[in-house]
Amino acid sequence: MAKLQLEAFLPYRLNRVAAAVSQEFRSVYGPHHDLTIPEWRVLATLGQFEAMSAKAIGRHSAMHKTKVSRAVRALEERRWLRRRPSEEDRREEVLTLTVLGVSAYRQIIPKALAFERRLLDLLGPEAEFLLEALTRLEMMVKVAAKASDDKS
Amino acid sequence: MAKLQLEAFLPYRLNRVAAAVSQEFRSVYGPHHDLTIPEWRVLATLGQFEAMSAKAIGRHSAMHKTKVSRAVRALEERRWLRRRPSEEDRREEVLTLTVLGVSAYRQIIPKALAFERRLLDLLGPEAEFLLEALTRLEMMVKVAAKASDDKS
DNA sequence: CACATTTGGTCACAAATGTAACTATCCATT
DNA sequence: AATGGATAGTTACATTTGTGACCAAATGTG
Repeated sequence: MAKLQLEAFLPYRLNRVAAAVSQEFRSVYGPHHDLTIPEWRVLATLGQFEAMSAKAIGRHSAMHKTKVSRAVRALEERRWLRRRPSEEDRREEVLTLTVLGVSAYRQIIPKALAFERRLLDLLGPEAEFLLEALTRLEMMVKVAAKASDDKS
Repeated sequence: MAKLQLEAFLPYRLNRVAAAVSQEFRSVYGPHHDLTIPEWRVLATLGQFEAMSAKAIGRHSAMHKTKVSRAVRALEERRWLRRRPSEEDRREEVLTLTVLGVSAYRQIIPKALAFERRLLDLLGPEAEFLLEALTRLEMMVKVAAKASDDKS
């Protein structure tokens, strides 16, 4: 009977690794700042792009819009970000980090980079292949799913 | 000011790719069988190992024990698996797939393998590096987190 | 200009997940 | 054998996440 080695199955492997990395990464910024993952993503996105709408954050970081909405509110209540109505389109709000938010961002970024550097160093030269492969993987998943679905 | 390119940041990349792959993979078995991810994992684990305790399934597939408990009950109600008390240890139950469960497993496995094969083919020879890197990554995450935590 | 349709964002509700407490059993020590 | 600590599994509860309805503003169409 045909069997599947689950522990060697790519989707399963990816999930395990991603969860483990996220989990450990959270232990880098979590204890000091008590941020959830969605909050961290909003912070990181705004830190990188300075001003952005909630919609754009969601698109860029692949988060559901309610998730973004909640993270934004949480950060706002913490006074880490501010919103102001957009001039061009009054449905949307322009989000920016406050001084407090920028300061938190500045504290976390070096830790995040150090964590990543450590991972990449431990991986060695293969790291480049990994990053390459992840990029290609993401681009082709949808194609692969459609194709194997057609065949069934 | 130091910035982080979120879209190039390893933990973030892993999450996006893993989510995308899981999502697309679900479209392979979901429409035909209406399984949740935890249910699929229990099914796949039992299909591979024939008989196993809930605890062992959780350990092997990295799922929380309540998640396993619920998936097991769902599959039991669907008559896809059966439980019987263990002889050696009466706290645990031995889980096995029923004929119905095996039949579903047999239907899904080829699709799963085809999906994976397609991904690996599209990746080409690099695929091996990816699998290698994932393995190493999983082994060393905890070390990397601890180390970068010490430094902070 | 009206009208329908789309879009950014929020909210109420439902589903999924984690946490902690609990039961029953096992095992070690006395 | 009796007691105390660990372990498998379930359940109740809290937290997180997704879904669908909704509002207000934008855009498109006649």
